[in-house]
Amino acid sequence: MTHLRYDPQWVEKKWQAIWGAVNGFAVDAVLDKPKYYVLEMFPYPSGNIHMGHVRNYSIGDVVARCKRMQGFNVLHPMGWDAFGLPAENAAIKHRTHPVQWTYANIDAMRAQLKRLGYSYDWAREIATCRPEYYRWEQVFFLRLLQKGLVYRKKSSQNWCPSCNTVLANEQVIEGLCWRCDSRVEQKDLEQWFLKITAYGDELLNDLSRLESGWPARVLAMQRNWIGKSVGATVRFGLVKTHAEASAIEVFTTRPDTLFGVTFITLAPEHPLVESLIAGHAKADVVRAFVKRIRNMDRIDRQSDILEKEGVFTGAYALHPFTGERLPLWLSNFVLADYGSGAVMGVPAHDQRDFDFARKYGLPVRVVVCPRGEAPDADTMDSAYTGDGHMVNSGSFDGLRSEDGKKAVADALTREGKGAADTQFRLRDWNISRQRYWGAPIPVVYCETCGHVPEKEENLPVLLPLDALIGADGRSPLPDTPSFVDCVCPKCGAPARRETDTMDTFVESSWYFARYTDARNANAPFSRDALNYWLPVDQYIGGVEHAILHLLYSRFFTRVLRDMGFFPGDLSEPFTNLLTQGMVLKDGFKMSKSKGNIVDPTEMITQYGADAVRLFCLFAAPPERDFDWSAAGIEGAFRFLGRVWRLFVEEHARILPLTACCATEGDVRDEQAAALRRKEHLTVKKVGDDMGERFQFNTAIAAVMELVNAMYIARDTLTMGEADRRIFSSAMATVLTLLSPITPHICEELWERIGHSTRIFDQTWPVWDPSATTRQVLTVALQVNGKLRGTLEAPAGAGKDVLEQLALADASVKRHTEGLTVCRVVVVAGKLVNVVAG
RNA sequence: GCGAGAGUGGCGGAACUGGCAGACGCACCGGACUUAGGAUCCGGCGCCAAUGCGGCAUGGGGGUUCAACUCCCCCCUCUCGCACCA
Repeated sequence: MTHLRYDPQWVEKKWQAIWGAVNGFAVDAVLDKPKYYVLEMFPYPSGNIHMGHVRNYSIGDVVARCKRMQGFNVLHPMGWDAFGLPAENAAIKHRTHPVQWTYANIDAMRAQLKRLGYSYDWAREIATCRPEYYRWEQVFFLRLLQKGLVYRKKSSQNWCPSCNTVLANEQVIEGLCWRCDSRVEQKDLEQWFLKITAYGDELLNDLSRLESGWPARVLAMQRNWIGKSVGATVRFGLVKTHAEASAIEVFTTRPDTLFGVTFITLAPEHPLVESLIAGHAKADVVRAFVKRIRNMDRIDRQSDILEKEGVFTGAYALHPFTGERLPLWLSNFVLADYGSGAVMGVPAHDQRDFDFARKYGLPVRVVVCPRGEAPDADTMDSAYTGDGHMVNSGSFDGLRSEDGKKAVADALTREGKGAADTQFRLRDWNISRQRYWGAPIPVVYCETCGHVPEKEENLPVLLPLDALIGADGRSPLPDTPSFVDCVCPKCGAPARRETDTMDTFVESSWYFARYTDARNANAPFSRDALNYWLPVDQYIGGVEHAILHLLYSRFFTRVLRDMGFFPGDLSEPFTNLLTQGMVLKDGFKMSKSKGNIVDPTEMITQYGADAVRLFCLFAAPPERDFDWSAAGIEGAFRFLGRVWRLFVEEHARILPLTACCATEGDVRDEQAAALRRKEHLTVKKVGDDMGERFQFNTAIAAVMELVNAMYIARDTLTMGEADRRIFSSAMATVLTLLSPITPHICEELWERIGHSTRIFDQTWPVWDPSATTRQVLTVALQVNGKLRGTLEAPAGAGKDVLEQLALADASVKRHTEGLTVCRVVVVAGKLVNVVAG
């Protein structure tokens, strides 16, 4: 027999060739079995697979292979999130074209994935930069435009000076660009927006339906991001007559504190500022303040240590109920882009307002009392922000906060001075990017007709591949006449094509649906395929996408549903979400600058893909970070060698059996019974851990235990025909259970055992409870809850018998000496606790 | 500050519904086989005490219970996310 030593290079090359020759992991075309759609977040084709990818895809592959063996028709696809800025940067750096760089990277990374033996249906591979893909996105865009869910708006936008493009709010992390960490600037631009806020309520409310399948952390982050606040809008009439407005609006979550308002504060950017200060003696002071605050760095301005400061405008507003004059201030802690950009100052019941009032000597008025005692406005040293009952609030006195909120809002509505209202933190999604390497936005600009949608039959609007990116990194599209020059779809006059491209997050918002029918040339997907495959049963990826990608995908799913592309009952794209932890090295995230990168390819070359996969899954539970260690991968490799050796050394006695096929009749002695018992218990544990709980580390540990038991059994069994059946069954079980994790070695040994089928096509073994029962059980003996010994007792022994045996035990006797036994707790088959005092 | 999660041997981690804490692996120590071993196999391995008995241990403190890593209350530490959102 060849290859007595475990040589992963040889084994893996052999099996990858076999799988590759026939697209060995194609999905069953007949859609009659129950389906299971497992998806890993597709990679950006940067050129290299890193260890984080390996962990992500290894988890997905185990789930895919395991579910397939358990009888599901499994969809397990892979593709490339191929548009994006790195391609442009690389093109400039290497004097190539993004399209060449991208496709070369895809080829390289696909080869790396194939070396890892993942069971993807490669016939469904997609790359979002292909016209066959993005043309459907352009169709969606036009339909969204029709529905009024896309619109153009000029406003202050996040601008990354390094990427030369705008960014969505979600893409600004602590004031920095999500990609390149440059400081984000503000720039007034007219851009295309997707109306994600129209789905704010639904996106928020439906999170509760994901509670059983998504990590609480991700749900919390999404809730936080959407940021719904319920309260009321209040209109304060302006004292002076101003040309632009007669009232100023504020939003509050605490209408019950309306009578505690002692001032109004506006953001420096508030549009009414100039008209409010017109004619005011100190108008210049106010203008200087506005200028200073507006020029502050965005990060500094949002810093939590920033001192609250403000300036009085000289103008007053009127309280809607009392008619009291309230001074109008500007301050640096009011955000222009939330609510109406103005807040009512209630110092007694809001800490910021309190700090502000104390600093500038503004009055403090208590209007909500915690049970019984009223805080003293003069001596209180912080705001009382809790609930209570209303005081000093006219006819509302005595109402509890909850009722007060509603009563005040109702009164505002009655008197036309406001209404109950809801605010979201979520902003509409700016999808315009001033970049080249993205999907063109299918709109043209006509002098007479304005912005006109391209006709659907003219799609795709192709991204020109002959455009060259200049050294300055700016998009070449505006300077590419073949792209820009076109005719107006409406009037036929010469027109200019939109040169902004779409945010690449648009592509990743619907790719999971394209996989269901990836080669469809007539439609983005067929209804039958969607009905069968969606939603994704298990989605796996990094937590860094908790807001951006997952929120956009949830939004897109609803939009496509409401436009009739998706089934009407489909709202959530991903039923279950697993966010895997990071792979660290020496306690830190792997990075070029730290120089602590472990290259998967090197590890595969040294230990084989099976060992790399095994270690990634064994080192820690999937959600947790784990530290890559040289010793750890050695250990994984050693275990596979141990399995290999067990097979090779016992080869002559191993029969071509399948898992769990030895029977009760094959059991000759206790050694054989023990091995068979271990085998079936392992099948039970691995099935639960791998298929239900996704605890691969404990599943692997269980298989290791079975292998250890087999090493003992081969010396204790007499290895007659019956024993061989027991032993061979256990061997088949080891290989079958391990095959989703380390498929190459398992296929090889399966074949060497004498099977002509693939282990990939084996059905998951079924454990037999009767094989796991024991005649004699070990029972723990406790005295007052402390372990004092163990006892071998017949399995059927009753409580009385166990109690008698326990009390007769020498160790128990010793520890109860001089004490009175007052109670004996017996847990059948497990433990006896003698309570004595 | 708000939200989520974590805290168990030298290390990664087990213990799923309260029932023998430390499975499995790494590291380490000892032995076997060897010209050799960084291969392989066997054994040991929480801490204190040690001949045995035993005592102490799951971040700290309380509580419930016959029994607590697990449930309840208080506190500490760490990680991640959000953060002047009115």
